[in-house]
Amino acid sequence: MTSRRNTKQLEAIKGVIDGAGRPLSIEEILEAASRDVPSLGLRTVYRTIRRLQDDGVVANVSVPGAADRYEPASVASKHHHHFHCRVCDRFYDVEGCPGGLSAMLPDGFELESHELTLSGRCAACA
Amino acid sequence: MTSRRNTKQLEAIKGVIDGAGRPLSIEEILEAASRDVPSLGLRTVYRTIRRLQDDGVVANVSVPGAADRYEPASVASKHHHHFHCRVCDRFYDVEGCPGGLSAMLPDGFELESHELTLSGRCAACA
DNA sequence: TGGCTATTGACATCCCCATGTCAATACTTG
DNA sequence: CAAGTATTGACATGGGGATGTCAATAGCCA
Repeated sequence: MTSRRNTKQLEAIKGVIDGAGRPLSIEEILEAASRDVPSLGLRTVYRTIRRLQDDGVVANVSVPGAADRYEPASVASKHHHHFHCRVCDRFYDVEGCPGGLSAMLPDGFELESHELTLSGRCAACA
Repeated sequence: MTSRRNTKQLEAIKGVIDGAGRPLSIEEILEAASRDVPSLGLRTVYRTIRRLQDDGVVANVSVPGAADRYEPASVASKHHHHFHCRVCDRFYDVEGCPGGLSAMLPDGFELESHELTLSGRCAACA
């Protein structure tokens, strides 16, 4: 049987995602986790993220015109949306949801999900 | 002085975008405009779209996890959102907008714009 | 109509993001 | 501790979308 080993890299990456409080890009994860494991390589970040996704621990956030971001599955499971800062290019979680969206649909269309991305400048950049 | 020439390709592409009633991908534009101009090449579609964007005639619709779509600037200027059919991969315009989004923002964040993408199955695919 | 030149389109190239490869390394269990 | 194997990371490769190139073509104007 195959088993999962507990490596510094895995711990560092999980820790970064859990502690970020906002969805991170692959590059952001690499940068932050490199503080714990300086030798960390980009390839390992991709592989580990994929593994965490398969294990249902991490979820991807797909955003318009940019590479995916990643956040803990526990956060993703609570319906929410995101804010994109045009200055620092970071994504943030925002709570709440307008709702009542199915009223916007033409006849015969079936709504399964929706994505809302707010854009502007974050508190640090404003 | 340089000037713009009026070619069949340009007319065909403009006609397709204006007549579509929904945002089109580059491939969709190529396919539809090829009926008017069978020799049409992908390179020309890219170039023409770029030109129409620069002229303010066409606007791009950036969507999560997919290549941009394009719609007439006159349509884009009327605030609206889009629906993505997971089956046929087409995008549709939807009217209306939830509004009240700035209430969702954390303190200090400045909202400049927002994008809402509904997903599901369109009438033809449901 | 003829000539000038913008436009076209086949082809190659670039870019970004992501994944395949594989020898070296470092968990884990006996 | 020692052996077995999952993991790592430098490197190369893949793939989709978009752009550069340039000879051939086709608008436009005199």
